[in-house]
Amino acid sequence: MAKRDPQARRAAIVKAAADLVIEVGPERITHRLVAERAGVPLGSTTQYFTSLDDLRTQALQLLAKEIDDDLDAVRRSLVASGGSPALLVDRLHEYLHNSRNVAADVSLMSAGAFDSDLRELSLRWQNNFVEILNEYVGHDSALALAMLADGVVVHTALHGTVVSKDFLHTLVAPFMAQK
Amino acid sequence: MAKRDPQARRAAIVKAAADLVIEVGPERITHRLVAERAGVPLGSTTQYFTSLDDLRTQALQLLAKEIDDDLDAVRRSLVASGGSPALLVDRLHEYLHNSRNVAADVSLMSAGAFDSDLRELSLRWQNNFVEILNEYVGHDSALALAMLADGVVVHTALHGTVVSKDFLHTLVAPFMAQK
Amino acid sequence: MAKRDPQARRAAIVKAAADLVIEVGPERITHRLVAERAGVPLGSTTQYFTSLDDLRTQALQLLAKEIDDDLDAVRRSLVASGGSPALLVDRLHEYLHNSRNVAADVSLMSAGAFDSDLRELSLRWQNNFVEILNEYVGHDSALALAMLADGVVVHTALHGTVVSKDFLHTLVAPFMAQK
Amino acid sequence: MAKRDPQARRAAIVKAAADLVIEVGPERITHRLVAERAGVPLGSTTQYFTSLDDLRTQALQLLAKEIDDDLDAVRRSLVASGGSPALLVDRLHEYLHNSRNVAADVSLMSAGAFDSDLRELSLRWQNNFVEILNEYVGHDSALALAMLADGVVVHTALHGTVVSKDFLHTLVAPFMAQK
DNA sequence: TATGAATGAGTCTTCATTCAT
DNA sequence: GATGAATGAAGACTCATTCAT
Repeated sequence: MAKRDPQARRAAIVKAAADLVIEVGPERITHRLVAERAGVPLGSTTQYFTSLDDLRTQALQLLAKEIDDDLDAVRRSLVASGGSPALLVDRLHEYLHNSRNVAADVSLMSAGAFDSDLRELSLRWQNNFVEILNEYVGHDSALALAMLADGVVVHTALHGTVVSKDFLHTLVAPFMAQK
Repeated sequence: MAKRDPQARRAAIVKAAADLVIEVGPERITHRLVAERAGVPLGSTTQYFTSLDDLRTQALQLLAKEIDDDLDAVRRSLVASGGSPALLVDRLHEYLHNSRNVAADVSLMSAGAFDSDLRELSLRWQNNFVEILNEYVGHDSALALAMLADGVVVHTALHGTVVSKDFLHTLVAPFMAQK
Repeated sequence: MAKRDPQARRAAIVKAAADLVIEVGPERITHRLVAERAGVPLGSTTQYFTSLDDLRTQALQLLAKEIDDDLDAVRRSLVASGGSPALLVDRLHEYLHNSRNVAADVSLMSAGAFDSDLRELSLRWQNNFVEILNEYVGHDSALALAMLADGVVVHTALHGTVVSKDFLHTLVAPFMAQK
Repeated sequence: MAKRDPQARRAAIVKAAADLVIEVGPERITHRLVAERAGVPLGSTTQYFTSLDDLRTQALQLLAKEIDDDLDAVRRSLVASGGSPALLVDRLHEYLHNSRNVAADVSLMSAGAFDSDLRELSLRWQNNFVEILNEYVGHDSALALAMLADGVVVHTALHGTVVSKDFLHTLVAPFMAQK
């Protein structure tokens, strides 16, 4: 791990913490676990973060950011297609196949559910999703789609399998009638 | 607490653990916390359970059972009404207003998401829900409604507010076209 | 160390902590040091005390109590003699020869000097001393004698030797003119 | 802080350390605390001192020197007045009102009490005081006055208030009968 | 020379778990 | 069977100290 490069080291630690959050859940990370995963000495994990809570929060922020980026792809896709349901289904399907996304979503959900300080963070992707969809469908439909997405993500996380595109279409179609 | 009634004492401990799971999350309970809440000596919390994990699992099982019972009311309601969407919306609305239900659902989700041993438990209510609905709508619609319910529950947990009945109707209607 | 006798064990820990306070100073005790000295496992030193600060405070309280007891002997001595300076000198001399007393006094002083929560504790013996003397001399003289005593104690602690009885008499005499 | 003046930087660090010793006690200073207070980078606090102990010792030496300087004023005052008790009382009163002096004295006392390496340092002001007074009163009286001064200082530190000049006079007078 | 990144020893503290009573 | 004392493993966190840059 890049010595004498605080920027990189710090990022590596946050990355390792995020990976672990996804694997074992936000509540189960420890400094030792993160240090080992990041390949840095224990002391480094306390050097850059005021507390484990702080480190956890930053890990969750990284995950939220990754989701944001993925969502941006959805946005661009929708813009390019003029809001086609098929395109949304494609993107959603793709999104669900990335298990990191799914686990990240669930991590943010459960973190936000029991820690009000993290609530805003865990609502970010929903809000963004609603905002994006609002360009093409009414607000209620946008919200409905966001909730649907949440439900599908949870389902995916718990079942470990992704539903079919056809099924996704069934899900999404009723709320994608043009504005 | 019921000094000479092991059965009752055991139940009181599981109840206390379940309450705490809902409040602080499944990962944050401790023997001491549970003992204090249940009003029993520390030793009692280890007497009846092989480990803290065991106690947590039983607490989650209690929560799952409570949800089952609530779901049974939904079932009866649907049976009585012959599968009316309005009735489902009413029940759902009621369900969401019970914050214990919402927190219990989320607890089960996050527990199941990171512990495969608990996955079955956290899928139980969905499966039951699907089964119930399957009497009135096709399987896909039933699954869609279950996912929708999950999404609404998560939304409720994170926002701390319940959506309107009207909105719930918008959500549910497309999938409640008679079989 | 008496197993299964919390009272005794707790007392043994406080005693060990007090001994160490005297040896290394109030700021340098650690749980490990105390555990080793008391001959108990590390966990026992945290079992009975909410924090190291708590343990330190209780150790200082023990020392203060010991001094109180010694002071009581002085009181009885003065009462018996009707407030004779010679008797006071004798007792003071004796007191100073007990290096535990001296070190305890200094520990209380330095603890109180930098921690306002402990100030009252470190003033206790002075207040008691003044109260005792006030039976025989005016308040100003009593206070003067108390300050003198403090000064002699500090001197003894730093020099490691006790001044002569004659010198003590020189010190004390001017303030022992009968009330 | 004086980037290109090692001499000044070193002095600034010792000064900051001395200030902190007075505030939190000799045992509670850290490199980080001192660096922040002095406005210098962490590395500077280890650059000029072989260890934290070394830095602490130098801080205490600075405090001792400050007291020496104050004592010199007392000396000059006594010389000018030919050893008048009133003058000594005035100076003592002044000295006690300077809370830095009081805290410095107490710091030196408690440092010396538990670290024999520092004992000489903490005895310096007493020895000087005795030497000064010895010009005007016998050795025993000088020593008595020094002890009295110590006692008053401790009293001041713990009570946070300074006794009246009148009381100081009562204290000092018996030992200021001309040689 | 000056700096602050890096490290790991050591601290306090919590707590699951065991087990004597 | 019931209790809470006992223990030690493990965790978060601090910081003196070293040393690359």
